[in-house]
Amino acid sequence: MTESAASRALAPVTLRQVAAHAGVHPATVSRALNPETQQMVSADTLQRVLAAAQELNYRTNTIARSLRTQRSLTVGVVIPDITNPLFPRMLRGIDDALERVQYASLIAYTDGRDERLLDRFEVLRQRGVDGLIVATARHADRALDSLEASGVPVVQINRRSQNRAIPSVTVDDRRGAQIAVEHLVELGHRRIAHVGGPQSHSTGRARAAGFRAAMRRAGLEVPPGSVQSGRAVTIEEGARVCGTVLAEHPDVTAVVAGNDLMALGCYDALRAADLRCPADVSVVGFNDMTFADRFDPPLTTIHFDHYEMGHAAAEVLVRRLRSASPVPAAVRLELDTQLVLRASTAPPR
Amino acid sequence: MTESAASRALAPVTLRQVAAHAGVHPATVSRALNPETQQMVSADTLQRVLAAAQELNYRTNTIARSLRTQRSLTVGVVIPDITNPLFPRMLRGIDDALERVQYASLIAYTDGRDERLLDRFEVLRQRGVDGLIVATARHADRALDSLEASGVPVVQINRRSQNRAIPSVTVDDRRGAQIAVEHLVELGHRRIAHVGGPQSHSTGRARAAGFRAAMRRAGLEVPPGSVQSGRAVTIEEGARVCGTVLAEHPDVTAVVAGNDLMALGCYDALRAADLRCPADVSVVGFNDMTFADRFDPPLTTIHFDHYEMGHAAAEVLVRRLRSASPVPAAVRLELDTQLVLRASTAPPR
DNA sequence: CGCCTACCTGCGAACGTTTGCAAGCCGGCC
DNA sequence: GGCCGGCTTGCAAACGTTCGCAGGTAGGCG
Repeated sequence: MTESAASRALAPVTLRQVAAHAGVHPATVSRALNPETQQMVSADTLQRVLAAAQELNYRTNTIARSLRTQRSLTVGVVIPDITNPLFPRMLRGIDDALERVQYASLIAYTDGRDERLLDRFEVLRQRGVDGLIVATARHADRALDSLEASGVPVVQINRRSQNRAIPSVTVDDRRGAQIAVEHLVELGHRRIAHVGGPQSHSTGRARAAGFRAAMRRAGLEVPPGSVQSGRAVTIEEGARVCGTVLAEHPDVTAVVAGNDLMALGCYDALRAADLRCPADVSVVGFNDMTFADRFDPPLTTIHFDHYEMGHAAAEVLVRRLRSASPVPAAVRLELDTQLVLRASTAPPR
Repeated sequence: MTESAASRALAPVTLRQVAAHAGVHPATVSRALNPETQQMVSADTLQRVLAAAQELNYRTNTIARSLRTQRSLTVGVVIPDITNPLFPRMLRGIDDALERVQYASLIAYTDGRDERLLDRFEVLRQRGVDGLIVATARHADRALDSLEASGVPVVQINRRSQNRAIPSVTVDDRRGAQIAVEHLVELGHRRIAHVGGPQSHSTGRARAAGFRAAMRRAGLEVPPGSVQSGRAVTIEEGARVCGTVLAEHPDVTAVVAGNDLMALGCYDALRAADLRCPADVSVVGFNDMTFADRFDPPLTTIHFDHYEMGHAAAEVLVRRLRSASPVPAAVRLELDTQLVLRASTAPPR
């Protein structure tokens, strides 16, 4: 072993070397190793090539292949912030789906700063991503439109813009919020508030709409100020908005939060107002994020399958990447939700 | 706009096109755009090239560059499971450090199944990663040794193997466990147990060692069976091991858990034994993972900076990748720990 | 026995960069 | 005025694949 081999990475085996070893042309090796073209080569040489490749421990150089084929088998995943416990499972679902078809993912973070999207997109594009999964959609998302216009296939996940041409995998937010309200109504609550997320997000909108619809259906009033929305889906905003709502409507006995993080903020606001949950005020979250069952009190929330959401989105994207047809019918998947009963809700006093 | 342009990604601008536009040779454009070689080209043509690149909105094709330079500016990150709330912040620290130097990361999951490491490594290698950050090290890790032997620079994070030649960024686990014990002793506890992680992990070992050392220093006994270790760092294993410990030593008034997940398991075991935390038994965790402050009770735990750990590991790796010297002195960074006082610890009855 | 076809393989260019080498040009110095 | 050296640029080969094209061989059929 030479010194350089010991200290530096030993050069990987190339197609050419396998070809020499098997006594054939590199192109033949390429064909033999690619399932798509394998039937072009005779059984005899196929064996020889396979044996040679095995013996030399050949691995195809993805970079060279990508350059030649103009496809990187890589997709970009744009999320606001991996710290939000919603995303790890989603990412895992994405990667598992991608792994099955030899794709990989490159993650980019926007930190909720939407202007970062186009910036991060540029570097993803430079790295040759074949498509994009975007979890940062806003209702009127010009950036998303321009992505789509640039010709890179996009799939939206969790949230979606009003541009119906862009496929999306979301949950039935409207229905989820309805279920939350129905649960509270069933417990006997009548003065219910909504501490919602930003109305620039499809989730914030749909959940607020669902809340209103369910209240109406239950014959309950929604006085002004009992439905408010935060500027972000964070604990802090949940606390702030919940505080305002409580100030304006001290008589509410239950609140439907925009998501679990905001529900935690509600916990804080209630504590600050010397109210107990669920004894004085019930709280319902949305998402059933990791550890929702461990909070104090354990959070009653609207559950959906984060992993499945990621998995489905990745599958939609891959299908889109592989289909020759330029414009497949835009898919808009909506995952089911279900109520998870824990200890943050109880009958009103 | 032609139909194909509308339906497919419009072909990105190439170096050649910029060259034509600026009236120079492609090589000159390459030199002008690369900071390393920029001083080779005259101020005059530099301006022309820059203008042309700007005008055409040129982006360098990373794949082509990688093929030519044999460096992908990509590193692999191998973690057991992104669902463990320890990792998101760590990943973020890694990516932020990488982003500053134009690197990107590719994530791989082992799910604690160590045999997956080499398998996933193969695909990372195929994708041309320049180096690896590995969070799955075991005490005697043959796989890790073989990675290092294959010539791909590796940095260990969070855990480390006994192979001192491989750089690592970990926490001072020993000291952390000591601090935990000291805190409990100060509260007045004397019968303290340790519900530890696997002894095949450096973290499990060092924390157990720190526990023993601190007990000895405090003049306290460590009867057999009061220090046990689980097969994995999970809630379930925490519950199981804590159950056994409690059965053998019903008189313990405090337990130091191997990490926060195991601490949650301890909560479960205590509840199952009709014991209250901290009234009957105090619990200290390790890691201060997300939401540790939200548990019931809020978890007293040993804190360290997950983000910083990722950041530091990425910097070590990048430095290693950029240095020409084949074997830089192996760095073994150890981050500081500190006690975060919450509500899971209290004086013994 | 000859021709056509089908099957297999080789050839070489191309994907978009980077980089060693050489050439051209200009200025300065003897 | 000639030569030398430095600065700037162009040339062309490479990085490791894939793929259109063509050629060669063998087999079948008339």
